[in-house]
Amino acid sequence: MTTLKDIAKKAGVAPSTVSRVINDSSRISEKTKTKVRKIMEEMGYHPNINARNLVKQRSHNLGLVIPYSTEKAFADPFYSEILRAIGVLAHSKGFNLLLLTSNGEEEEKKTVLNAVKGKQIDGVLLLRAKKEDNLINELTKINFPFVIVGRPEETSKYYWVNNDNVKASERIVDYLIDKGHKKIAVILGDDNYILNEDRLQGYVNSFQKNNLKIDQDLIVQTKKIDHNNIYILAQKMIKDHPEITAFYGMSDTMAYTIMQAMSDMNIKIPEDISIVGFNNNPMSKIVSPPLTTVDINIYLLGNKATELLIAVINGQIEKYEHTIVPANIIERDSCKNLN
Amino acid sequence: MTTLKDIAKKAGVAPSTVSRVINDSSRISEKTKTKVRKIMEEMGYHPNINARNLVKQRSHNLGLVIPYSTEKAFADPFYSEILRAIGVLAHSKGFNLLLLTSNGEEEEKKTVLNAVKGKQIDGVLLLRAKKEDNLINELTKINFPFVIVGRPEETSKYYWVNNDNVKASERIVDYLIDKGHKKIAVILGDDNYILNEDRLQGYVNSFQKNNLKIDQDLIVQTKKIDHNNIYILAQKMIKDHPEITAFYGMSDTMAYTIMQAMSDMNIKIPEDISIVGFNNNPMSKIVSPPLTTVDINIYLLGNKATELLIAVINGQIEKYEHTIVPANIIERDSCKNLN
DNA sequence: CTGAAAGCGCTAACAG
DNA sequence: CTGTTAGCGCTTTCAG
Repeated sequence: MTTLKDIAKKAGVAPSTVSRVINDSSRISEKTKTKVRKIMEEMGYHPNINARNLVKQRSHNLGLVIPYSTEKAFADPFYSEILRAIGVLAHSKGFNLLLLTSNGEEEEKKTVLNAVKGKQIDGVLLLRAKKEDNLINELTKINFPFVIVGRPEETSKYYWVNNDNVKASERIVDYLIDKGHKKIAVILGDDNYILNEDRLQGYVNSFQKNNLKIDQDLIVQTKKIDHNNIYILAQKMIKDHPEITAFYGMSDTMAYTIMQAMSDMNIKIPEDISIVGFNNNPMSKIVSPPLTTVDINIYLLGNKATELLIAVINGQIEKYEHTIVPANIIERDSCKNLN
Repeated sequence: MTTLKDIAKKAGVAPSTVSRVINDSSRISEKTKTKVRKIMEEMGYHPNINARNLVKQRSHNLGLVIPYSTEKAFADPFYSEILRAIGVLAHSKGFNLLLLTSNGEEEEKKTVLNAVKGKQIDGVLLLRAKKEDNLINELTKINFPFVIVGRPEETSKYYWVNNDNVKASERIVDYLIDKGHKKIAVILGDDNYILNEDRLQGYVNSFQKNNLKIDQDLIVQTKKIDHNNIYILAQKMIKDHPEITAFYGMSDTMAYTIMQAMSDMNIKIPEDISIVGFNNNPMSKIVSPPLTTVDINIYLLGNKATELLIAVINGQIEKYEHTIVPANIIERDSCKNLN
């Protein structure tokens, strides 16, 4: 393994000079630079990043925290898409991504704090926003840069980037109501995730604004958002409440499952029942019928979050900031006009 | 920042002792261990990983090389799923994942070699197998551990894990032929990727075995595998060759696009045309009609690859090895029996 | 079972 | 514009 010292020796200069060449210091003559660079090239030199990180106390890595039921997490195209956005931006700014996986709350905290205190990462991107998040408390305590993708409970205490879930949700429900739907079933995930709370809020807002009565029986919240459970749930709901004219799924993947559950009961979409989703997965334009949904601009979300994090790391931001990424309704063919 | 020395001082022991406690050396008395551990806990100590890596010359990170058109890469659920598998196994063995993103061949090489020679990663997982791969040449030259997910051109010179693409492809074509199909159109991606070559080979094998004539016009290879291009291509093929009775898409996502292209021309699946895919994406059971495809066991693929890589890193493997992960046909409702 | 000391490869004053 | 030197925080001989 050839080191900086070897280069220095071969070039007949001091180690510090080589170091300066590596960092392209302006205080080194072009002549020495080219000479040293040539030798580095010849000897196939690459700086040892651990050594550099050790002294600089900076790693140029971003830690990525993905919900710990990785099992489920990656099943949703949301994560692929946001990873892509994050990857592209991080890379353009000279950062690599360290995926911090885990199998539970405690372990997640441990993994992340190890990387943080071990100076393996310069900042953390939290791809989820939940209540009573121990991790963000710890991170805050030690004043470590992190950005939440989603809305934290206390909105003024953190850096975060989010969709306007409440308003977007309100608008998609408005859309259904405009089409004459009054009995709209909604299936939500774990209410410990703020996203579900916000989207439900939008639903409620829309109903109130339109002077419609909310039927609590049509609002179902479940921690188990896997295919099978949602499938059963959807079928049970329609059986128990044949008055339902539309389903609102908290995500497109959930909507697909609902679609299948209906089809299998010979309930036609959109003739017999209307369905809307949320997220605008790439697949949603391909399923049949193509799904009306909310485009939450995942790419922009990841992009902005990463940009913000890097700015925070570089100390370019003074006070807590957040960005709301716009969402818009994508109208396709999964809803019927009842009017 | 509290360091190992601080702990040593507070505990009244030598730094080396603390280090041994951290690494749970058997040569330290339980008594000192508990004493030191207690103090570490109290002071919120976490070892500096860069320092450790520097002296150990080992990082416990695996480098993940994803095809550089990240743009496309992440669009395919294949990557989510394999990332999940890799994440789970890596984590269980105490490794983290460093995502190495880039925007082109040269840059990819640079990024990876920097991480490698910079001792930031202990091994590399290549999530693609292509011909004339400069990167694997470099890695081989410096004898750095890496595992290819896919089949390299020279099968006996590397560690790799793959599906039996040739045979699986042959079987899915057999399946179509058994159902009476003789004019089977196939759309393939870039022939620089060995996977496409192998799957085409399977197609050819099946035709030959069944004494059927191969019509070159029905085999289309394209570097542009985005939705729009495939859509246009599929429609053009069926227009030019109305004798086609089945489409074989090189991946499920491609098959979805073909399905849509057909639907939009009012060609019914499977009544008018049969379609098969490859990969068995989670979505394939939900699209309509549910897609007949080949399950390539992505999870196992990622799992085995990671396991192999870690074994190689740990020097537990002596000579080049490879694993073939089995694939099996998932029969659903996208094919018609012509007999 | 524990301690002393050298050093991993790099950067950053400080000096010149 | 360049060199000298002292660490960054840890592990690892080698002694004892």
